Order: sequence, then structure tokens, then C-alpha cells
Amino acid sequence: MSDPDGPHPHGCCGDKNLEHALQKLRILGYRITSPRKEILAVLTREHGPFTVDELHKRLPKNVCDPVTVYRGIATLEEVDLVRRCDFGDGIYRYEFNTGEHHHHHVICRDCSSVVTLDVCFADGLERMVRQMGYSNVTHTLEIFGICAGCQAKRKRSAKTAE
Amino acid sequence: MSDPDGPHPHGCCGDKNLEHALQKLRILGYRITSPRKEILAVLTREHGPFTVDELHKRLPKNVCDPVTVYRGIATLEEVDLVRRCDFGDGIYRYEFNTGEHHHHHVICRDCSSVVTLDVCFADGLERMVRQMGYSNVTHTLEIFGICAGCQAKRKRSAKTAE
DNA sequence: ATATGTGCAAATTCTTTGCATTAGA
DNA sequence: TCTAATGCAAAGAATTTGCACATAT
Repeated sequence: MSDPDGPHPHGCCGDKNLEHALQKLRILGYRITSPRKEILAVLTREHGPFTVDELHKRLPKNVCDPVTVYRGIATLEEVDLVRRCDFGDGIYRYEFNTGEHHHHHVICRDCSSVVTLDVCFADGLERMVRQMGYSNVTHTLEIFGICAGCQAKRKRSAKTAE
Repeated sequence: MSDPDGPHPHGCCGDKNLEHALQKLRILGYRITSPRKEILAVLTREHGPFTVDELHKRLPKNVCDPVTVYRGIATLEEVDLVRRCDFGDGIYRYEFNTGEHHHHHVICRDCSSVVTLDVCFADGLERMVRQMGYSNVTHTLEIFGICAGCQAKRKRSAKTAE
């Protein structure tokens, strides 16, 4: 249901992204620690977005404390290597920011599956807001619905309930 | 900066909305209690959106406990009289749902002022997601930026810092 | 060597829940 | 009357912070 991690299957893009990301950290004067490296490794390998907890579970055993994931993510967000997503359930999720085009998510309200949508309809909107006098304009947009699979499941359980 | 509450200044729309809302609650079998009435009064009078705390502060003294505001809001959201907004700061905000057209907010990252934008660019997006097989499609969209006033303020303080 | 980053524990903040009491219908 | 709604206190859950210790550079 969720995308594999790139346009082709070699896994090299994740690696390249990882290298670039570490490079960026180095240049900005941040230290390359294993928690930071492993967090970035997960985020460049799998698309996510992940909660801090999901992220921590995906790290190799004993790399770091959950608190360090919070701090690592905060750092990565500061330098724009990571983008925060808000699915409206009170838990933040994070994904690697390739910096190319930004995209949005379609989230199933039943099974919480996430599909990435590589289009953004809000450019006109941002332009409009800039014309209203705002600077540094950004936006968040998430789409919610019930996915086809869950609709089928619902119908089935409705039948058995009859 | 934030809108007065309607297209004309009589305040009658808020009252009408309030009446309709109470009517809806009654019809659905909910009891009309003073906390609910007062919460709706605030929400139909001022546009908001408000956090639970802001809402509680706006209620007449001793109408109810903050917890009751949480519960009241939850009820109102259930029956679709209230819509939840998510400004990405971990605190939910609520506004009266007129049920007409939905709208979005432009939030200043500095002063947190909110301007309502009575347009929605996402209809095409929702249609597209429905074609992908999703049902019950909704979306959230908030726009962030630095408002003109705060930009001026920033420039001023940058100057004094020189 | 030294400042930056981490671990652990405790604090914060928003929100929810349990249960006895109150009050709408 | 009789159940839904409230108040108060306490629990929960995600996130942040303080401080001593570890470690990249």
C-alpha cells in the first residue's frame, strides 16, 4: 500500500540521500553521531512518515534512547532535512525531506495506511497569501478517507451483522 | 486582524446560528445545559478558532469546569456543530461550523494571528482521491506565514540590533 | 581538550477517564 | 423520576527539560 522508496529498485537513492544529509550536517557544524546516522538511515530507506516511537523501534537495538530520537529529529527538522507531518491525531510524524517537490498524504481513517500523493494544488494558494502581505508562506495539507480495502471490510462485517 | 463575525454588523447571524445549533442538539436528544449553551454562544459570536483554554476563559465566570469544555466540544464535534482546526502546535482549536462553505486559515508564525480565507482549492484534490477508491474524503489545510505587521516589527528590531 | 550530544529521570502540557453528585426532560 | 451531564481528582500520553556522563572533532 505504501510506496517502495524510489523510482527504481537499487536502493541507491536512499544511500545518496543519506550521504548528502550527513554532509549537510557536517557542514553546518553538527556532529555525526550514531543516533543521528541511524535515524537518517531509516528515514532515507523507508518513506514513512514515522512517529518518534515507530522510528525508535526501527533503529538497531540500543542505538539510543527514545529521548534522543526526539532530539535528533528536532535537529534534523531545524536544518530542514526532515519534515513534520500532522495527521491530526495528536502524534507527530516525520519523513525525510528530499527538498525536491513537496507532496501530500492520503490517510485511511480505518487502517491508517498512508499513500503519497505527488501533486500539490496549493501553489496558487501560497501565491495568493503572499499577495496578502505574508512572507515565508508554507502550508500543511493532509487528505483523509476510507481506503477501498477498508470499505470492503466494512461491507463484509455489515453483512455478517444482519 | 481577525474578522468580525459576519457580513453585516447586527449580530443577528450569531444569534440565529446559536438558535439553530440548540435546536439541532434538542432534536438529536441532547440536553440543553448552560455549559453547552454558553460554549455555543461564544463560538457563534466570535469566529475563533479557540483552544479549550481560550474558550473556557471566554465563558461567564463559574459556568463550568475546563473538563466540561472538553466534553462539550467533543459532543458538538460529534454532531458536526463544531469543527476542529489543527495549527500544528499540539493544541487543538475549535470553531463553529456554519455548514456552508468550508474555509481555511492563514496563521502568523510570529503573533499567531488568524485570518480566514474563504476559498478552498482542494475540491479537485478530493475528487481525485475519490477516484483512487477512497470514500468519506475530507482534508485539512492550513497556511502559515509571517504577517505584514510582524515583518515590519522584525525589520525594526533588526535595525536597533545593528 | 572541550564543547556537543546522550541517558535517565522527572517535569510539563494537553487531554481523557472514573465516580459520586447535580440537574435537564 | 431517571438518565444524561458535570465537577473534581487522578490517570494517560506525547513531548520537553535538567543534569551528570560520554564522545565526536
